[in-house]
Amino acid sequence: MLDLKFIRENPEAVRRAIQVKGVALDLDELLQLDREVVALRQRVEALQTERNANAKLVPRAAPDERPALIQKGKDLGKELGALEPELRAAEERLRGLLLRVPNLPHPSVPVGQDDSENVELRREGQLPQFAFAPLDHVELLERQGWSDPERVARVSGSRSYLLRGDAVLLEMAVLMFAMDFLRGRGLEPLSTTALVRPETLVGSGHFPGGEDQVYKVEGDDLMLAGTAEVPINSLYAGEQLSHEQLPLAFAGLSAAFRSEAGSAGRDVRGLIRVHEFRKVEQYVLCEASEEEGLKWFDRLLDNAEALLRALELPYRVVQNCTGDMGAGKVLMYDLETWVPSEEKYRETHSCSYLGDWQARRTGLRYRDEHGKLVYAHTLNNTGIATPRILVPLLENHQQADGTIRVPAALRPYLGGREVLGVPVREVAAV
RNA sequence: GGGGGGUUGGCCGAGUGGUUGAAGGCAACGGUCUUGAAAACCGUAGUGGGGCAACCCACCGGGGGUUCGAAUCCCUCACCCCUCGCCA
Repeated sequence: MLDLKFIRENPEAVRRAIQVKGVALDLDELLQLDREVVALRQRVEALQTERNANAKLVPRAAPDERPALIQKGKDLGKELGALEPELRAAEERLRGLLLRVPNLPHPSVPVGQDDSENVELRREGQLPQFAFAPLDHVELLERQGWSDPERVARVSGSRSYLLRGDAVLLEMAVLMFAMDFLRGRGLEPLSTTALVRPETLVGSGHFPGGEDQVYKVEGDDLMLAGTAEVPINSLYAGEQLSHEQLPLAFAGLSAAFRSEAGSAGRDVRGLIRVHEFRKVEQYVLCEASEEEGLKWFDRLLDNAEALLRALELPYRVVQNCTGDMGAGKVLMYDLETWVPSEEKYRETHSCSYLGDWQARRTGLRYRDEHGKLVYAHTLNNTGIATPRILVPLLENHQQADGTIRVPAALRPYLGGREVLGVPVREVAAV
């Protein structure tokens, strides 16, 4: 959400953001409605002033003057009773529009329609050179007896997954490693539920607009968040923090649920796109300056890159264009990790700087050093998301015999083991 | 799931229908005093909105109602605490 005053004073900048981000919103409708709300409010307030003044006269009036004053109060009340709902409805409509106003993209963001116009910034790491035909992760898992796609589909439907045996240890190792690693870089570990109230999703910016991506819980007014960003963003909702409390930086572990409505047929095989997964999310609440925000952006990005390097995975850094970055974002980079079987980089991390757009929705304020109450800035980036990360991890580190080499960084979490799995393939004599 | 008690300003905490936007305390800020600091004393001070301004409006967990007038009365929802039962 942007400051209404800012929108009034900078309509052209906002109009441009709406346009380059491809948001369906009529700014003139919003501005018109805003003027109507102001006018209505002034009428209501004038009536309220009169009513309040009148009510104060009653107890001091002589008994014979009271009936007239009370009658006047009744009349004013009636008039107000008619006007107030009108004002409330107009305000609600205005807020509805306001929630859809996108944040202004940073000047460095390339203008584009969709992900095809994202810009690759750099590539890191060496692509693996296999002296054999590499297997894809589905094949590897099945041969090792680490998955059971048929059965789990019977239990949980499509886009579900199941791991068994050492693959479970690997998944836990990856999560533990990410938590430890981020803690070492100054983030506070946090474990949270995915079950959240609907207003938290408005706060994060997923609503309005993303309703069909979210699972709702029958019988309770609760939903299942697709990322710990949602509950963490709302943790301090409505509070007035002191600037000494900032920054707040978390490594948040949670389950994540996504309905994946609209992606039918995409990535139906394997572990890339599932309805329920686990994720360590980096989330930061910092002071309200772009300098501070961008500093954290670099830090969160570097954390994620360092994690991928430690896992010995090749990846590239992509800057998302205006059309692919989401309404609330000022700046967004994706990390895409190499998936040998697809001969492609696939998104495993997403780093975002939101300015005060989220905090304004959530009511996340702090007193700055001058005692002024301001909205904080927020950022988020993936730490590690599993099972998706297992796809490049298994595929890049597979060996000729179908076993998996364990990157050194993970070995402490796997009892020192350097290899997982048993030989499941003939190794061709060279 | 049953019963009881709560939710007031940054924090603690008064306040059961009429100058209460809200006593008091703490914290904060400005000043006096002091070589400096502390203490003491004086003063300022909630959030949001409208207006050039004087000033006005809203907000005492959320929503609704009663009333000329509600922090105060009623309904409802959420959350917190205690307690009984159940349970990983």
